[in-house]
Amino acid sequence: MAGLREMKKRRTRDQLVAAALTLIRAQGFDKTTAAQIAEAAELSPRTFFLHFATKEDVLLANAAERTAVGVDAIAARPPGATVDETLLDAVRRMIDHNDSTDVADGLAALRAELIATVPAVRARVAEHALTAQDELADALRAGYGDDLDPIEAAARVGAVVGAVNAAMLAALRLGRSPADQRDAMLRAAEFAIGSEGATSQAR
Amino acid sequence: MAGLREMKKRRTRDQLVAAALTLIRAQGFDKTTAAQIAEAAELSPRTFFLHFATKEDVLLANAAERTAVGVDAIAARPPGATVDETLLDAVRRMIDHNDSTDVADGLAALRAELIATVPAVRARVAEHALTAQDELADALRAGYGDDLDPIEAAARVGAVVGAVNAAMLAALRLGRSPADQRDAMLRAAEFAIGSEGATSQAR
DNA sequence: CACAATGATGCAGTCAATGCACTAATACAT
DNA sequence: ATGTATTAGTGCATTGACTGCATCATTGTG
Repeated sequence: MAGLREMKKRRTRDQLVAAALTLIRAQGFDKTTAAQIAEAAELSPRTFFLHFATKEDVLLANAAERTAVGVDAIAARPPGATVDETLLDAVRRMIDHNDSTDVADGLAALRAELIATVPAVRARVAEHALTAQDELADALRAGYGDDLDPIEAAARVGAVVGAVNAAMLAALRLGRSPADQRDAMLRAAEFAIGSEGATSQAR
Repeated sequence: MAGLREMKKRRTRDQLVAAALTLIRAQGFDKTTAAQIAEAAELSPRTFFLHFATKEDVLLANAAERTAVGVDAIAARPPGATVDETLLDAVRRMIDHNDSTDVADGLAALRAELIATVPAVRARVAEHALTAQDELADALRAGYGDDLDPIEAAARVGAVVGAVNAAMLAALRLGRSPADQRDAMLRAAEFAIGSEGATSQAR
């Protein structure tokens, strides 16, 4: 599993991320070219796009893993859990994961700033949110099967993710601290899901 | 207001959109270059980017106007309306606007297909949704002022927009008819806002 | 009728992103 | 151990999105 090959690949990827963050922080996103990042990481320009599909993706280095955390949480739900409980738990775990990775090393702060200032980053992050939504909705349907209409599953997940992201961006724009941002995200999740809970009980 | 200059500008813009849709339908999005679109519209390549910031933006030709419809609906809310009523009304008007413009001329169908197949389109549309959310949230705060926490306003709008968009994409992927897609979007909006209503009443 | 504002255009240039061919290191099977 | 298949990294060439700048022509204005 953890072969030497994969270790090295992971290492070069980490080098690219580290070099990218340093350069972007120093020069800004637009002024930093993919070639520069590769050069700073002592790698070929071509190699950058071997690891990241777009220049913006370097800011989503841990995003796939984070989505997997949510999907796994849904798959490993306790037997009697309702959809609401499962979804809230999954979102909480994703927020925790974000805290222990991106927030911890400052990636989250940089990304947040760029979301507000660079349209391309904003677009790529928003797109990723959509993809994550799809995966979460699929996981929900896999777990609850016929009890859950596909469109309803998508709408529920969309509401939660939309609320959490919007709260995060709003808190950011208001200059709130990372802790307050996190709090805003958690409250938004509970708020969005709480409402679904009411609907769910009405069935 | 409706000067000759603006008329002509609007006209060239419409030509670009028409040419783009024809070409994209025939060749696909990736195979169609901005230069080709301009040429088909009998305009200079440079002119394309005078009207659209990105190639994807041609698919969002009426998006700014649609957002304005929502913002205006919020601004023109009846005196006693609750936040929920106002928001639901705004979203309904936006869905109606989409029906009478993009759905009517087939733009919506093409866009929906491209969202599912072209990452760049997906990204740009998602980004636009974020921007629209910001404007709607600002309008809400302008109308309700101190009664509405900025983060809560953003979260509410994010939940509704997220739910509606997710429902639309899910309905699309399931091959539902435009009418069914519209129905799914309306139900998602009511669902997402209905939950907020519960929260609102609990205050 | 000047004069300011602005839409369309041409030109040159930057840079993201991709396809292809190639090397070298690693994994794997006999 | 040795041959063989993968695959990460690289170089090269190319396409095409997008921008800055300078210019021309048309329209709005006093």
